[in-house]
Amino acid sequence: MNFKGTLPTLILEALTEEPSHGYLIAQRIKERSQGVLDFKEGTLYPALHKLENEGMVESYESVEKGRSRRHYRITRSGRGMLAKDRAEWRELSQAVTMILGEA
Amino acid sequence: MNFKGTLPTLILEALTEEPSHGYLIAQRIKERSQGVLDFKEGTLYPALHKLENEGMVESYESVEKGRSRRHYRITRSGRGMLAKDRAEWRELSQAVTMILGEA
DNA sequence: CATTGATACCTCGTAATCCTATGCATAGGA
DNA sequence: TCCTATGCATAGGATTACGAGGTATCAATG
Repeated sequence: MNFKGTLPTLILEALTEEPSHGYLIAQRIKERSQGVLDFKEGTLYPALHKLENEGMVESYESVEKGRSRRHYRITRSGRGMLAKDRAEWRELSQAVTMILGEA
Repeated sequence: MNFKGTLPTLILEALTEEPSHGYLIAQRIKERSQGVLDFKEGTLYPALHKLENEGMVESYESVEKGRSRRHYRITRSGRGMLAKDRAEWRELSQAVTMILGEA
């Protein structure tokens, strides 16, 4: 096991409430972590495409203010994956924190 | 920033009390995380060599029971790096946990 | 005595993840 | 008019980790 990237998990989490598009997802992650986490576009979009290929999110295009945006929605499988990832994160982070000391 | 591998940090942590050799370092990490973290040799040795190149650990050879072992000792720089890494881990893990929910 | 398992070290090829840089395009403000 | 923010996307490279393989010693088992 060991560490796995948290980006897919964070993306899925950002989509639980409502669908969103790539740019906004990245902003939400940054905001909600108070600027600590800041994934770049070159990282975000490939991750998003991969999640779509795997069936964890699905996308649809919409046009807002003359611009077309690709919105992503989490699927049932995606919610399942999120639950697993959450549990895994908890286990791994606790393990590392246990060793490094929490004080 | 975002996530960075925790292995170098865990190695340095394993060496704070006393010098050790590769195999034992891996075992300690596994034990102290109750089996959750389990880095393989193909991961551990390159990481150890890299830390030595960077001056974070230094090594010396010793012969025990007819077998030669390479022992690693953390350096002053290594302790500095450990302190920084610890702080970084705390910041990043708190950020992710904040988003994913700790419940 | 031979084989197996644990100890101990190491390298190579591959996969995954992320970054930087770059490209394209539109909208709004300086 | 130009710059910034928005919005999507790809290419190239670095880093990290894993699996598989190789070498060797020692103790226990058969």
